[in-house]
Formats: sequence, C-alpha cells, structure tokens
Amino acid sequence: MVQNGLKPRGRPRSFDESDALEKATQVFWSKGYDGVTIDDLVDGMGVGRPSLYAVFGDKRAIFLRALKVYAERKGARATKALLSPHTLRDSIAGFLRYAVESATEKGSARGCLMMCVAPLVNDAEVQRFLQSAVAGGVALVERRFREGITAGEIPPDFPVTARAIQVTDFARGLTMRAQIGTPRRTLLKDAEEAADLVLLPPRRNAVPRR
Amino acid sequence: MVQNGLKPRGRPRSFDESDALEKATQVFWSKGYDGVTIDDLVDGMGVGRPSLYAVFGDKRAIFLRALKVYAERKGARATKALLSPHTLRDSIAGFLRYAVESATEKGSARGCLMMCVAPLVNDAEVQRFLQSAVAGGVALVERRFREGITAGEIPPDFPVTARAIQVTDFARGLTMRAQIGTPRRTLLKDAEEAADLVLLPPRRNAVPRR
DNA sequence: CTAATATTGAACTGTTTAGTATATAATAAA
DNA sequence: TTTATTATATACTAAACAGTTCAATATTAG
Repeated sequence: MVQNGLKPRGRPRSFDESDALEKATQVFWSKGYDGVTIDDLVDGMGVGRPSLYAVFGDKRAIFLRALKVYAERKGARATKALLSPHTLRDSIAGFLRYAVESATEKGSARGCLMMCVAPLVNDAEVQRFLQSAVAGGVALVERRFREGITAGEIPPDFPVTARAIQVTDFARGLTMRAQIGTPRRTLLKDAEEAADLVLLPPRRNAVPRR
Repeated sequence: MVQNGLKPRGRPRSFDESDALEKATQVFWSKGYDGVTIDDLVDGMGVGRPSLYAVFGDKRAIFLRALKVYAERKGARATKALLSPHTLRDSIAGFLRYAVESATEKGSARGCLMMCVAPLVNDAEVQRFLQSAVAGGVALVERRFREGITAGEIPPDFPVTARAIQVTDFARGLTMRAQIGTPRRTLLKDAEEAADLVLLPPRRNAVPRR
C-alpha cells in the first residue's frame, strides 16, 4: 500500500496517462481499428513506443481502454441531455439531438466510436461491452419514460420498454447517417420528428370516450 | 462489336468473374475493409494474384465492385419484401424483418456490408454510393406509403417522407444491433413493434409540443 | 556522492504486405 | 503444326509493421 501520493521512484513519465488515452480515442475514431498502426498511436498519443507497450499493452488493450473512456464521457453527456430537461418531449428530443451533434462535431471524425468502429473489432470483450452499453442506453430512456408517466405527460399504458428501444434505434440510425455525410441540419430535423413519433400515444383497444 | 459470344483468344480463365466478386463480398464482410489483405482476397476469391490485379485492380477497386454487387442484390430483395405484400402493415413489417434476417443470417458475418463495413472506407466514391443507397431506400418506402394512402390504409395527411426516413433509420438501428450480437428473435420482435409505431396515425389537432 | 529504480529514444529483428516480373501453360487462328 | 494471344503459378522486391533490446537519462533513497 505504502506509496499512495508519494513521488514514484524512477524517471518521471513525460506524458499523462488519461490524456494519452483521450488522444488514442481520436486516433481510432478517425482511422478505424484495423486501419491504426502502432506508429499511428505513438504519434497520436505522444508516447514513445516502449513506454506505450509497457504502460498500455498492445493495440487491442489500448483500444479497450480508449473505448471505455469514450463510452463513459459520452454516456455522461447523453444522460445529462436526457435527464436535465423538465418536459419529456425536451428530454427525448435532447437525447436524439445530442446523438446527432456529437456525431457531426467539427474537428472529430463523423459518427461514433462505439457504433462505427468498435463493432468491427472481432473481440468478445468488446462485443460484451457494446451490448451492455446498448442495454444501458435503453434502461436510461426507459427510466425517463417512467418519470413521464408519473408526471402525467404520457398515459400509464405507454409501452415504455418498446419505445425506449425505438429511441435508441433512432439514435443509431441517425448516427449512421451522420457517418456517411448527411448534413447536421437534416439530421437535427429528423431527430425532432423522431421524438414526435415515439411520443405518440399508443393505440387504445378500448372505444374512445365521448 | 466483333467478338460478342465468340470464344476469346488466349488461355481461358479459371474463374468466373461475377462469382469471384460474390466471394469478395464475403471476404470484406467478414473481415472489414482495412482488415482484408490481398492474400485474403486471393484465397477467398479463388483468383491468382496476378490475375486479380489484371482483372479487378487493387483492393479499393475490388471493394467498389463487390459493394455494388452486394447492394444490387440486397436492394432487389428489400424491394421485393416491401412491394409484394398486399397490406401496408405487412409491407413495412416485411421490410424491417428482411433487414433483421439478412443481418443475422447464419454462415455470413452479422450486420451489413453497406452499413457496417463500407462507411469506414475513407473514399469519396464509396460515400457517394452509400448516400444514394440511403436515399433510394427512403424513396422506396415513401412510394409504398403513397400507395397505402391511395388504398385508404392510412390517412391522406400521413407524413410519408418523415415516416419513410424513420422506417429506414429503424432498419439501420436493428442492423447495428444485429452486428453486435443481439439475437434474431429479439430483433424480429422489435421490428414488429417498429412497424406498429411508424404506422400510427399522426396527431390531428395541433398539439402543444411543450 | 552513490546506488537503485523507472522512463525514454534509437535502433534492431523477423514477419507481413502490396505490387510486379518472369517463365510456363492453354487456347484460337493461320 | 506453328504462331499469336491470354491466363496462371512461382517467386521476387521494397516497404510497412509489431514487438523487443539496450544504452542513455532522470529521478528518489540512503
């Protein structure tokens, strides 16, 4: 246990670990997984080759850590976009808008590391992580729908699970189109219309009153 | 115009050109674009290395042709799934079911070459092709919705364009989840519910958004 | 100061890869 | 049968690549 907070013994590192991971994210995002070479990572992360192997391991290990960093940051922002607004409609639209905005950000590659790059990595751990991320997204939206029922914004028979899945499928569809170059404004408009759609009240079996 | 149907002059080829392209599709689909080497193509297509370069060109050229073959076949089947059924609901559900089924076929890689592999190819021509494929899909669904209006299955004020976009976005979302391993039966159920959603009649009276 | 410890830059090694050259084989025409 | 033509198999070359080695460097502990 001893040396927590104490100065480490040898020569100090010339890079910041989490900073380097952040940069790795950009490298993978812009070049894909198979498209990235160790030299790309050495250049992009600003970490010398032997240090890179010593501290992070090989390409697969670096990608796993970068993916988790990315997912955590993106998940936090998506959660904020979803849970901050007061009205349900603003929440859902905000969630989808965030998906579009983050997928069309200038300066970064278009799309999303989790949806456009990671699925192609043939690796069981990556796949498991992605599945849990998908499930987490659905659960989050589902929770917001339940709050909407409590607040009386949607009827108690609103199919929360199905609609939550549909919201996240929309996010995926929008992100995909972002990746192939669909303009942001188009996608933002489509996000609004998707929000309208998933908030439509379900068909009642009962005969409408009045 | 001379030698159409005539025997060609030199040594005959030991492979069938379109057959080899079909096999190339499988190679790219299962290994991604950057993950594929020329040797993978030589092995997978059954074409010797020098013949491969002479007949098809380099990796990028092979991918382009394979992508077009794939898109044509898949587009034809999707069109059939969409336009064959009598009822609109069967058409839309059939379209989404086809997306799920083709993305979860046993023997092939999961997902879709156009959505899961091609977008990562950093190439202007590929991107243009994908954009036109997306637009074509929307136009097709839109057309089916219009027929549904004519047939009285949906009201004349049904927002055909917006809903057509939503149908194709759903297909993308479902395909994406197929790629990361979501089971077919789950996706088929979600496809049905998505079909129900996009067929809900639009709100008649102007409803306040907030 | 000296010893111990940890990181770094540079260079090295064996392998994989893309693209090509060359010699051989199979066919049609003459 | 001979010749022209096209395809194929083998093998080659130069470059890119992953992962490691090693001496030099920067820091702490005694």
